[in-house]
Amino acid sequence: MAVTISDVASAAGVSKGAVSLALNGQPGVGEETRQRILEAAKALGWTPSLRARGLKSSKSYALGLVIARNPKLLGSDPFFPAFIAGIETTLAEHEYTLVLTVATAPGAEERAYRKLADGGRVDGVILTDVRHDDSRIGLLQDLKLPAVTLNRPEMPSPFPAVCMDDTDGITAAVEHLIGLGHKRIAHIGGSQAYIHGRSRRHAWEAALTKAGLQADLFVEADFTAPGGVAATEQLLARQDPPTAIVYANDLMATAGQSFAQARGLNVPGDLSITGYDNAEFAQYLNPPLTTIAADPLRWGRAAALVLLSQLDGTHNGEDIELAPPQLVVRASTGPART
Amino acid sequence: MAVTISDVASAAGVSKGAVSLALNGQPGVGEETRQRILEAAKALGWTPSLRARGLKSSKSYALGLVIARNPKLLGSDPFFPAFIAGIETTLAEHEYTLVLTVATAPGAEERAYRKLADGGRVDGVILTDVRHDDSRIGLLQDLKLPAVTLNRPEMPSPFPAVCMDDTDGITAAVEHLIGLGHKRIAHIGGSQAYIHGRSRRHAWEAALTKAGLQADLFVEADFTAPGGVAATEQLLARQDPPTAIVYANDLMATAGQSFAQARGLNVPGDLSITGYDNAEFAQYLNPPLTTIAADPLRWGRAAALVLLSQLDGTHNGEDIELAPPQLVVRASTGPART
DNA sequence: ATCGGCAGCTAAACCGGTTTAGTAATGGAA
DNA sequence: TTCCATTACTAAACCGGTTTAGCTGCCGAT
Repeated sequence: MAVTISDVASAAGVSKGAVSLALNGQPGVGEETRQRILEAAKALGWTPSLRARGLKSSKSYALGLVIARNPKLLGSDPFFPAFIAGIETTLAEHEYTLVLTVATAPGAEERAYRKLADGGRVDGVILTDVRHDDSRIGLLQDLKLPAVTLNRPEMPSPFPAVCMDDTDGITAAVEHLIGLGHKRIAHIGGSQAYIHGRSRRHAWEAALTKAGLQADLFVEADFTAPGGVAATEQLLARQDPPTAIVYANDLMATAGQSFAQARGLNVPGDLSITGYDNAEFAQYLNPPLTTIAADPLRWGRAAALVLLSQLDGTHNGEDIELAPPQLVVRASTGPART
Repeated sequence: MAVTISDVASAAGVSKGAVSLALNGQPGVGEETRQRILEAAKALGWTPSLRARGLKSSKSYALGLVIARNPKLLGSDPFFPAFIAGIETTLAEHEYTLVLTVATAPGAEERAYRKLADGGRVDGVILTDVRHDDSRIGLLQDLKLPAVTLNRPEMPSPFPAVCMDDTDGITAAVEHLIGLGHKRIAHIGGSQAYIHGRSRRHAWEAALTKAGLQADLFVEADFTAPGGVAATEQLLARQDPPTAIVYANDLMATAGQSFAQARGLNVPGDLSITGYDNAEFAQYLNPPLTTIAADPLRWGRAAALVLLSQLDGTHNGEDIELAPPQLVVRASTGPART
């Protein structure tokens, strides 16, 4: 970046101001001069420094994303890569980049948001994995950092939300199982600290209640494979074990299915299983996993778009509602044993 | 960021320069004054603007990572999340952040690097998935963007490399299979455009040759699940099908294993299978997958460290060699059928 | 008594852009 | 012919830091 606006200015025989006007398509320079300036800029290979531009405009031209997850778990989560790719499809068309932070240690999350806010590293952040009583929304207000949340928090939040309702998918899964004759349908949920952990549980409960079945087979797990195994073991040890289990994600479902098979159970003969996420590997299991396919790419794209429009003041303040995830029926679900 | 250095200066009754000196621990201010300034800064909640600081120092305090992969595939790849988490563990201790770009469309990759270089958005980049005749290393030299590569490119490269040799792991896998009595050991490789696709193939070849076996059962695939299925089908259709297949990653191994089982083959009774990556789901397959465990977290940490030391001029120019990946034996490999 | 040197601080230049105020030239209307 | 408006441009201020040059007051050495 040795070449600056002054170099271009003197090369074109004009002042710095004229170069700036020409570059940004502002009126104030003649068409002929504008062309001469643009050619000089091209010849010198000049691109304006974002730092200098941002200094004047108080913008950083970057969005932030903080992921607070165990890296080991993250590696099997199909959500974030696709979500991030979605963000990128939006940013590719806007002079913005994404600053990503992975916060593993406890307390690292808040530090991460502060780090992004402090020097003005980002102009806004996208909040994923919203929790029940999420301290981040207060924090971000303190830091005066604009944000978008994935789904609407249960607490009051000044930030627009981009929503994808997971209720429908879980409802469809439960109804699918009921249609197959299952009466004892369990749910192994993710952490209930997350609002998506809760909403999936509530959807499962509601669907069972609506069908006149009891919603008593719930175990809270943590979205990890070992957690899924432990929860599955706990359910299968009951006197009245379930004939079907609705898992809150594919990783737990995979681990649970494997565990049940190792116990000598046939899937789906003895136990039907559903997941959530439609991970790439899910269709290559034995049997292939019935699961719920969200569209994280679209979610990321929409979230970035809303945040950007929020930043330039063109957002109308309303939440966005995206098309809900769909049930994908494969071979891990079958008729209930009679 | 309404509060600036001038506010702090007037609050402490000193000049801007004194505040700067005090903040950065430079000599030139008395101890008493320094304390007064720091207190004023704390009271006002002032943190210096990175933009302004960077304008003077010509630094952005950010590193870049461009991932050129299909998002769908990315979602099942355990490498990048852990690798990124590793980068973060280093950056957390150094006033740097990570700018991530996912380039999906062809041609988007070069645009991504240009976008990072142009406005001076990052001070350096980490190059992953190095290819055989990688155009990026020339590009980065043109852009004058410092870099670190993962493993040493086959072509001349001015950038330091952080290496993790995948040879040992593959060799160990092949020797493990030979020890189990296998004679016909195939390899389903990733794209040979990648140097890690090539090195894995060469390691497989070398191990077989060393044992006096023929290395004729190779199929090039693309690291994807459908690709793994197609390659597996091709191998199993041969007149002399393999009794063991060494896959270049877990996703292809998973898909291949599932395909073989659907064909009625017993794993490992009829066919032994090994993967690469040690994805979280790999141990929850049926049977659990024998695979090769790398340490992407450590790799990311080391890569970021080398790049940072390169940026501040303290790097000695030598490549770093990390501990090689290890074979993890599980139940997808067993004695050869006789 | 005078001078040199140093500690402690301020003023101002500087980084590379954007933006505002101001100037010169041109054209049209009165 | 005079005056005003408009166009095309320049000079300079500005963003918020860092850094250099310079100033002041005090000390010890000559």
